[in-house]
Amino acid sequence: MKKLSIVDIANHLNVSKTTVSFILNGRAQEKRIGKELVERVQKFVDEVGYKPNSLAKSLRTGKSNIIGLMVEDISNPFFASIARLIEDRAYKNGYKIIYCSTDNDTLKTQELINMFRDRHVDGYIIAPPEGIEGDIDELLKDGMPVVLFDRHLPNVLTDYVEIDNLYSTYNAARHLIQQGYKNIGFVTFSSSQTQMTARMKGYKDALKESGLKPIIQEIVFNQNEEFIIKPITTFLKKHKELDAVIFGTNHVGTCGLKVINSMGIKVPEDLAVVSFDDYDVFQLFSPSVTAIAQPIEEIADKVITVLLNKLNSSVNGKEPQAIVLKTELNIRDSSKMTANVI
Amino acid sequence: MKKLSIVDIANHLNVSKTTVSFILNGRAQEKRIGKELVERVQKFVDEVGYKPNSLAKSLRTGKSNIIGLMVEDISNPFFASIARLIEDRAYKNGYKIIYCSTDNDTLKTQELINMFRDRHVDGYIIAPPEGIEGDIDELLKDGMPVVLFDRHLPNVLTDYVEIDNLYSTYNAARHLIQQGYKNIGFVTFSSSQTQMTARMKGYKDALKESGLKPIIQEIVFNQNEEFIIKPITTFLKKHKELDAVIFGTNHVGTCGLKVINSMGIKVPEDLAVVSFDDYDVFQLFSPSVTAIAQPIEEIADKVITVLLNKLNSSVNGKEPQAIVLKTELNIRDSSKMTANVI
DNA sequence: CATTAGCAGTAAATCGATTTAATAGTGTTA
DNA sequence: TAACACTATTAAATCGATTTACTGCTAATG
Repeated sequence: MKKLSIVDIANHLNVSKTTVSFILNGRAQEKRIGKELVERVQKFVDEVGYKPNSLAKSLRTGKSNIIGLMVEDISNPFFASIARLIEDRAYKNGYKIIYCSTDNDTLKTQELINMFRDRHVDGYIIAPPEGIEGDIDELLKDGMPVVLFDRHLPNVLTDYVEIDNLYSTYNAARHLIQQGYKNIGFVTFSSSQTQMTARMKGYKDALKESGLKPIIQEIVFNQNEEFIIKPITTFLKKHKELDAVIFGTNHVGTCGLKVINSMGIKVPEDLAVVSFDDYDVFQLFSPSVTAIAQPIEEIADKVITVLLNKLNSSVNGKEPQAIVLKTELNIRDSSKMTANVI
Repeated sequence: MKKLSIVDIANHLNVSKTTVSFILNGRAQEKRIGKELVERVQKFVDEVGYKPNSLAKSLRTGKSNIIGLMVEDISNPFFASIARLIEDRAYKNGYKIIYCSTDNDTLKTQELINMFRDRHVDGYIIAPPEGIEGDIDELLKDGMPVVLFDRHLPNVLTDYVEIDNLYSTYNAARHLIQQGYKNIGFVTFSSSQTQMTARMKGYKDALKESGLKPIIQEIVFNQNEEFIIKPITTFLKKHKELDAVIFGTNHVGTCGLKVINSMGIKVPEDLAVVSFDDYDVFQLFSPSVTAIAQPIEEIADKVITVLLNKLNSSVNGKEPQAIVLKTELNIRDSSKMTANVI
């Protein structure tokens, strides 16, 4: 038995498909359709489990009930967790997610945006790479709801959700300084994205404030871990004076720990470590990696809330919101850990 | 300027939309349409960047160029990595992915399958929960291409890709036995899914072979880590005789390490640890967690290859393939690690 | 010379919904 | 009693493509 269409339903009940459509879309009262007819149709529809073809529906209405989610890399635990939470919320509100990874690649992202457009997604959630301003502006000009997250684009006027990056690294550096560390390094991806420049500034500000000299290593963004591990190795070998290091992203942090491990460096005796993002790796790395924890649930929550609001209110005029969330510095030091025996 | 439709193109060039459609679908020769007309149309289409509305196309052709991917949990690093790789391959072949997490929940999965059907996805990639056999059988009956992975359903006749689970744990246990460990535990999710029962059997077989007594802890599947950490804690406290433990999944493994950490147990002196799946956490946990590495690229590769084949060959009669891949036991012992100083 | 074949293309049907504009019947009002 | 409003429903247009089935036209064949 093939799928039933609205025509089949209409024929079987000897009414017009218009009537069926009105009833199914809850416009029976407004269109003053008889109460018993409504019931009769409703009953039959339930009975045969008819579901309108969503493609046809989308074609006619222009709405797809799909949200496009573009992250940097879906296999990165930060983005994977966010995606998972957004997915849940979206499904609960009748939306589906199509996601993709941009690799921070402008060209790839452009193609993906076109693909999403082509698919008529209703809204966009994007962790934007650099150079994508124009394409997003066009989306906005065409009235598409767009929410950025993890970073924003200074010249693009749309809602975004991010964390207080500057304070996060500032605070982390301050913490290290208070602990008495003098030679604090910062290893991060080389990038002019807002979140990265802010993290950099936070670090620099803290060091300047205490009259310490910044020791910085910037790494070209690359998915391939080798290209991250190598420069970190060189950096750590070159700067023997380092007694602490802050990693600017979870990926750099993970690679950094691999280097630290293979060089046999002791944490935190030889080198104190703070990384961005707090997840299993940092929690388990014994004895101690202090981590800057992003409020993942809250980020996902705000992102989807803002987007759903935009989708539901046809009014387009509201001032774009900039939501900035706080991070937490999860301090783990060895004294605590080792005291924790059975 | 709004989007152009095929009618606009046709009008502008004073040809019929049929002609345009034929040309755009590469059927110009077959339909013997004049060479210069073809060029004229092609040129204009390129010029204005016209792209056919994929919804309308899907509605007419019944193909959506979308693949539905159902994993257990997209935020699990194993599934996230697989998803990432599948995504890449799919996009390269002109397919998009809609993904979702099943949470191993039969009801949720049923709903999701319905949603995918409704969206007219062309093919399904599923890590199936228990109890979903009927729904998948129906998909198959309706001629939908379905590829299972990570596990299979014994009574469902369709292609699947998985690893040699039995041998994986057998081999891991053998390795521990050869190292001289006598009291080897196995901690895993309680499940009758094929991959889990096989892992269990591999462990038991190896122990039986050497006349050792199995020490097993099964945990009810739960996303919430607390419900995993608690029983592991109890288990480890109860079985002081344990000198080694194998964790049956990466999630259990990660939680296990958290317990081990907070109990102050030394690895591998007090307790040798082997976990399923090899990723950052296990590589970095110092000094040493031996891990069973799944060939992630190969799994993704096979899955998508099999599915694309099914999508491209209208022939439906082929015998379903069962692809079983080998894992690798990545042995890490402390002697190696500590020798590795600068 | 009627018929067939080949050419170059198109009009119209179709996919399955939503939505606009219309209709037929009844009651009410000026 | 003509005009109007109200009720309950529907025919037809529409979204934007693909695909089937045709149309003239010329040239060739028997």
